[in-house]
Amino acid sequence: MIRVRFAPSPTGMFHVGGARSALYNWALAERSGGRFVLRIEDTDAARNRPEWTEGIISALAFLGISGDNPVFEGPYFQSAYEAQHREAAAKLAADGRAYYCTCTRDDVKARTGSEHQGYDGFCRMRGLTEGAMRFRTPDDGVTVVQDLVRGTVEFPNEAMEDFVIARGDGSPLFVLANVVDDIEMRITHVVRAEEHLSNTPKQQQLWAALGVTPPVWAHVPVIVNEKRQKLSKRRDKVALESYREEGYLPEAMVNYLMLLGWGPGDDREIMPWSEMMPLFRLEDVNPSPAFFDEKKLRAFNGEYIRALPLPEFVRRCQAFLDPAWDLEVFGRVAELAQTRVAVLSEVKANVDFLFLGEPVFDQASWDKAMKAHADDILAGYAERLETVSFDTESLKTALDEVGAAHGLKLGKAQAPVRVAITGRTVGLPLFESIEVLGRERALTRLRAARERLRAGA
RNA sequence: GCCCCCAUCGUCUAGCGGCCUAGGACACCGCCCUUUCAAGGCGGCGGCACGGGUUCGAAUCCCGUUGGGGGCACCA
Repeated sequence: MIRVRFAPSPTGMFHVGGARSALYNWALAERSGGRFVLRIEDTDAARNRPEWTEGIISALAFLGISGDNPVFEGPYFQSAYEAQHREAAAKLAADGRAYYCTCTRDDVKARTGSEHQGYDGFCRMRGLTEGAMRFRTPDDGVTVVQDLVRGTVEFPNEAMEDFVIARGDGSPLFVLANVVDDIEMRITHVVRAEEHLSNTPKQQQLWAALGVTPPVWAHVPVIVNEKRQKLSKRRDKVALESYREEGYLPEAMVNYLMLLGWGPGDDREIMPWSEMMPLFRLEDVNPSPAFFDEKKLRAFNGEYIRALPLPEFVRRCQAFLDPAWDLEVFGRVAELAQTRVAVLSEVKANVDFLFLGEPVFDQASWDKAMKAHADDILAGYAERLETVSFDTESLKTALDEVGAAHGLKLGKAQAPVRVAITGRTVGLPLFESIEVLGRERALTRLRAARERLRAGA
């Protein structure tokens, strides 16, 4: 049975790069009837915070990765396995595969004359019984890593220093803990980002030294920014949570992320998880870095939003609207908003005029629309609004006639009315909006706009 | 400095020796539809980094160059 793992450390907001790695692991586990193990690598007490762990779990759940599916196993916490890590270190030392070392960085630097040399093996034969523990690496030959994405990768052992696996106080380091946990959890495939490729020969040596056949490796490309650098939480917008807050749908997020480095093979891109998952193969993952293109994500999100059944769209908008607003009223224009937004957070500005005492006036819109015949149009239309039958067609005809009286086509005539009613030059279809607003409120707004105009706003 | 990875339109990709005068998607530009804006329809722009091989034939295989990127902690 294939057992994969996703092993994030809770040191910050959950990252879209992590999300994609998680998804690839999830797809592999689910399609093969295997298991997806979530392991929180919380052994760096100084940088860990409990809310980051919460964030990881809720972000994964947002993507559909949770204990609701029997494929999911965990979460396990690395800190709970320290005894095993220490035991492994002790075994390596007992087997002569590791030794104690008391050299400081400066000692090494002084001896080798370079800070790029790496450790020189000074303590190998000293038979020390305390200090940091170093793994004894081979001096020649190569370590061959078989990688499902990259093929055969060879690392000269000469370039691999005797690396530290446990601190002076005996506490294990990541490189050891990670391997011991993977062995403990019977992981068969390690699927992670390319940034770990350089660590892989060391880990493979550890697996072998611990007497276990190494797993199948697969290093997926990193996700980069527009400058083609690895996405960084310091300079790039990488938190999955921020996309969630903007109103990106999980379906769109999952779909887009899966396509960053992988494709189903045909010309289809918009594809639900249920169809994508069985098609996913690590062998098909593109080895080159992919740019995270929010424009394309937006396009995908728009597609998914438009594909939502109306009641579902309304339900999902709820979290992005003012809780005081009447959902019933929103429901009457929801369909019109649905084709006009790419992310859910944009819905609010499209419909707020229905719920506010007076619209939020956008100054640029006002300046643009309230020119030439604006007052005439507002006055004329207000007069018609007193008596016109309050349906879309009649409302439209009335404005068309008022506009014609001043030599304006409907496209021009609607502008001042739109701004008076909604505060903006762009928005939902005008006559439907007026219809839902109601006669009295519409009239009030036209009058208010005329006064504002007179006041020279 | 050392080790490693990568290289098809601006971007994400299809292509895994002949089906390629290189296909799709996003973006961009035009046209149509149209009460604004979207959505939708139609069309357009645009690419195999470079140089050597191998082969009857290379985007596809090999080598090199160049250019990007990742990693080199008693962090994870």
